[in-house]
Amino acid sequence: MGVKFKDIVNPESIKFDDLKGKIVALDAANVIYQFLSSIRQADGTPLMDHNGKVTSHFSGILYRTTSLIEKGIKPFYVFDGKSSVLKKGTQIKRSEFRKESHEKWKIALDEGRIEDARKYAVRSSRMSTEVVEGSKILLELMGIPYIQAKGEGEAQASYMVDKGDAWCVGSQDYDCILFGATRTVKNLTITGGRANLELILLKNVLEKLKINRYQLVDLAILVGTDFNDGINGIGAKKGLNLIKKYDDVYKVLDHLNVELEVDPQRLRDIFLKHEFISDYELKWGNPDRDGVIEFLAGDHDFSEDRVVTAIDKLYKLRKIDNSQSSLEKWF
DNA sequence: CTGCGAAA
DNA sequence: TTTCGCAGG
Repeated sequence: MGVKFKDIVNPESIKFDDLKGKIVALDAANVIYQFLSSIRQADGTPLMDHNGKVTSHFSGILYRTTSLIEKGIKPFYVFDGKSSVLKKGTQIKRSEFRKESHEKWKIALDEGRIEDARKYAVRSSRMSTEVVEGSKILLELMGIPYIQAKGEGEAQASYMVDKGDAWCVGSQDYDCILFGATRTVKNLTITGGRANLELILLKNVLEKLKINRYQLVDLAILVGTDFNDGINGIGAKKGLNLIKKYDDVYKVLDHLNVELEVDPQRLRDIFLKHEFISDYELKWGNPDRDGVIEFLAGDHDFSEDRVVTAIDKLYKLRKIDNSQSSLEKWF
């Protein structure tokens, strides 16, 4: 989801090595949603424990976070707080889409159409409160910090990058650049062999498009965001030309003689005047080895061997300097 | 998505 | 040793 800027941004290809020693603010909603979508069986059934509770996200968090740390990257997660009332429309649409997809999934399963089943199952992925709370428990046990944002997690993460407390935001969405993230890295999820990491520098985007950040936000408003529908028939490219020609969203709307359902100023405020917390502390603590094993293997039916292998990777690094109470020395 | 054993 | 395919929970 998010703003559709794919056609106008100019990502730079980078490698994991370029992120060595860097602090990365992971957009928790985005990352966990990817786990819920992709960590499934062929027919779309997610991983579940004996109580029928979904555990796909635990698998993702355990292996991905561990692998990032092995690469010398310091990740932390940023969770969404309360979202703007303007997001309601998007949320309702998504909820309906998930519901429809869930029904199509069941039908496809009944009819034995496995590929369709998986497709619809992925679309029915939902990040429940339970998923969020479970994720926080696991992160805490792993000694990985997380921040609870007041509003949009992307906004908080972007603020932290802008401030210099994180080097980049890790997200698949382009919304971060609207929130002012100077650096966004896409595809941080695929930690496999030939990863296709993309670095999006806000500065480069603005230079290439020859507009300023306020105009970039206005452009997003024209194209459509999670908080408004945008104008029919206006995509990133047409919108860009209009913003360049008429300067701002109000003048473009005047010229086209159309109105948005929301005052653009309210939308601008979401991206430019968002709330954030600044009294956070990023501390990579000691992984609670037994705690992780008990939580994943004991409570959620993970293979103990696999959990031990993963958590020992974290643990092994800590043993290099036992006197250190945090993971700071690791990097 | 990632890990792991089987096959190449 | 590297790649592949499927299970994981």
